[in-house]
Amino acid sequence: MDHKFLHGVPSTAPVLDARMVRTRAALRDALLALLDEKSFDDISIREIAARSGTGYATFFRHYETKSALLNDIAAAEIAALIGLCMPILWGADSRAAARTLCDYVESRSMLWSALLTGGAAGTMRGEFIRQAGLIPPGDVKPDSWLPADLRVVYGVSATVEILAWWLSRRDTYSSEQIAEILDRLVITPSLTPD
Amino acid sequence: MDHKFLHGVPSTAPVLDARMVRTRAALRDALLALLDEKSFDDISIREIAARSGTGYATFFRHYETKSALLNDIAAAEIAALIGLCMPILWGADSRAAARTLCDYVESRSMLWSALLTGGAAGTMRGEFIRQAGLIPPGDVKPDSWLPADLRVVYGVSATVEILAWWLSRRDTYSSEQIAEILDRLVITPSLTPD
Amino acid sequence: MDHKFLHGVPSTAPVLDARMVRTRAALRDALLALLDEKSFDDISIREIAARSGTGYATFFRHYETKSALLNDIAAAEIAALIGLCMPILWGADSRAAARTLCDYVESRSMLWSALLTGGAAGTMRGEFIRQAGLIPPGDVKPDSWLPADLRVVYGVSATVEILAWWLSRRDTYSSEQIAEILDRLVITPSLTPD
Amino acid sequence: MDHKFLHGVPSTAPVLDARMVRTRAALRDALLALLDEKSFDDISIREIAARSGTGYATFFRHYETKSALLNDIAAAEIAALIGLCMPILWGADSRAAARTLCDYVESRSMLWSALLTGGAAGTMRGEFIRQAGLIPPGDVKPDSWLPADLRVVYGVSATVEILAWWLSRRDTYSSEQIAEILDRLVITPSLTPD
DNA sequence: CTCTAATCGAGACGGTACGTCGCGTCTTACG
DNA sequence: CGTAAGACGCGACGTACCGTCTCGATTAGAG
Repeated sequence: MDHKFLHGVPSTAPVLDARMVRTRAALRDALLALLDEKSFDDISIREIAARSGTGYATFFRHYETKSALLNDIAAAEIAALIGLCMPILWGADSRAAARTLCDYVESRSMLWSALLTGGAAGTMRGEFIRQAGLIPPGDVKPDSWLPADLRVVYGVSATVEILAWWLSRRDTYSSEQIAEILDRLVITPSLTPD
Repeated sequence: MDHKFLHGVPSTAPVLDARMVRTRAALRDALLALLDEKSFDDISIREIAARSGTGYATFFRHYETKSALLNDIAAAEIAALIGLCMPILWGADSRAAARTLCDYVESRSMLWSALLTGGAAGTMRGEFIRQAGLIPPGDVKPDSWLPADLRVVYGVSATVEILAWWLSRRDTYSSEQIAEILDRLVITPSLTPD
Repeated sequence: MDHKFLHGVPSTAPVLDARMVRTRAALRDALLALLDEKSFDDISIREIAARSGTGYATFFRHYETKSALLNDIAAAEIAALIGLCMPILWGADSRAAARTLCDYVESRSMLWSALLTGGAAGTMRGEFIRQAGLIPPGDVKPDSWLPADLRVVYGVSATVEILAWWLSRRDTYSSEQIAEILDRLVITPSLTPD
Repeated sequence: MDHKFLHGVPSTAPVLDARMVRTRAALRDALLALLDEKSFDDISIREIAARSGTGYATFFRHYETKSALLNDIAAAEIAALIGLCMPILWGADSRAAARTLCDYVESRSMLWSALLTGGAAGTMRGEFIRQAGLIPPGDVKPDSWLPADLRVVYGVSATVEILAWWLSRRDTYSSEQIAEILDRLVITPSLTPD
């Protein structure tokens, strides 16, 4: 069985063959390169394989789906982002958290542009919601006017939407301006108690 | 040329052949019927044609794309929704506008579930934004902290997101609850002046 | 359903689309051309499609299998051969029948070389046996020392074998010599009564 | 180089490692077991390796081809058969030779069924012809009406054909009946002088 | 009774053909 | 003579098997 260790928690990764590491990296890089050129939906698995210099069938030895590959890329990036912002948010400084988030995205704007554009956004958002849902809920009252799971879905969707809009208008707005918008439009309203 | 009248504004539609009217209605009904069964992406043009009782090639005589057909359906529905809500919103009663919107969606929940689920949501949102962008901007100051086009994109996206979340949890929340959420989370924050 | 009329009796062919006639002819010609170059097993469906100038998927619109295409070619050829030989054989002149058979094969030796060489021979023999089995059994006693179906299988197999051997040694033996061998080795022994 | 001793004459085999002997036996047994279940062509090398309990690559350490493995099995069996029949045939008792042959085949009918059915028959016949061709030609006149190499090809092919037909109709005809058929149909005609 | 090299299992890899599907175009036959 | 049916070229899909290759981990047989 080829996919034995594909879907487990990466931290327990039981010594992957060096070739597999190389191949996966090649696949990831190829997808990112292609995302700079065209939308996710317009990229075929054949193209990714060709670009990565691996065989077509090899793709399926590592990922079940085009989206699965994207997820692999996205998961790490999203985890980094969340790890960066949440501590600040827990410190109750929502504006600083928003600022940190925007700065991070701006510093890797090429990547995030690719990830939030085209058909990739859906997968990204899904992974985003998944990771956000895993965050311990803090001291929010359970029966708030805003259901907890909607808070997550809404927060992620609105954030992603605003970032996508920002990234599509490169160099028009500063990280600071977007952070303010994000804070006033998304974070503060969704944290307001009854 | 076959597609003479496909892409004009429907209001100026220069006398549609009765057969074309019938065929288009059949295609629309077929798509809606299929949307009750499976996601938009999983529906093929061949299926729509077969279900509608028309020939496969006939589809292309009326619509360039599967999305174009969906748009045809969505446009009318969205226009109705906007026509319903905006007057109230201009009357500055945002809560009442939200309530009207939610009631309308609830009254046609099957249709809206189909439209906001699966791959259809993207097309829907696009048409929504298009129509929302056509609304005269009112007396909003141009250099607000919130750029006008982002206000539209954000308002539509957030609304669509919340509605989709609501519709996917049928019978858990009342129209009134969602209206409150919508008002507090989306409308009020985005209308707050500096 | 595409294959509606693929497997019926060709004589009742219910008006085939002119394009289908053209496409099938192209496929048949392509296979024959390729059989001149390499063995049947070494020819891929992709090759046949490419050579014939048709699309790959189009092949399957006409034939379920590579062998089915070969059968289409073989059936007509075999029918002609049987139609030629059997009357003479029923006239009890086995040597003349053998001679007619060998002459016919020699006159189309390129085609028959292709058909009896490589993996094609198996399909050929199958169709040959099928058609030979349909011939009314004549006045042979049912409980002969030689079972009727074995007579058919053996007669065809031995004949095919000898012809294949002959065709692979082009220009070494005359049609007349092979006819004598065929008569003495196959026909006469299998017609000998108890 | 791995294949050092694969293709030499086995009699000179320079001390095979005990492991190699075991592995080859396992491969042979696996193929035979699979031949009881499905046709030779439908058996993949991967299947043979899995069934034999050896690694996939190990197959290629011992045999270049699926057919090569089959040949290995067939060669011994055919040699035994020939060793049994030829002495009797040289004693000019063709009927007894035929009888011996049929009895031997019947006593190992499972094996021979497998060998003469499916795609294996071609390889079998090839090896059969090869070994039969090595037999010293006896006192047959060179310029007989029947060329010597055709006599071999024909004799083997016809015999194989009749045996295959027999084995596919298990328990319908006795070894004695088939021996008579074989004698009258194949051996006697091909030994008749001018 | 070691030690060293052959042999093994496992399976990743680049290829390539398979048969299916949906696309959008273009040809046909029929009413 | 226009229109509905559907054949067509195209190309991606995911699967299977090919034969090659690189790994350790046994495990035999020579010393």
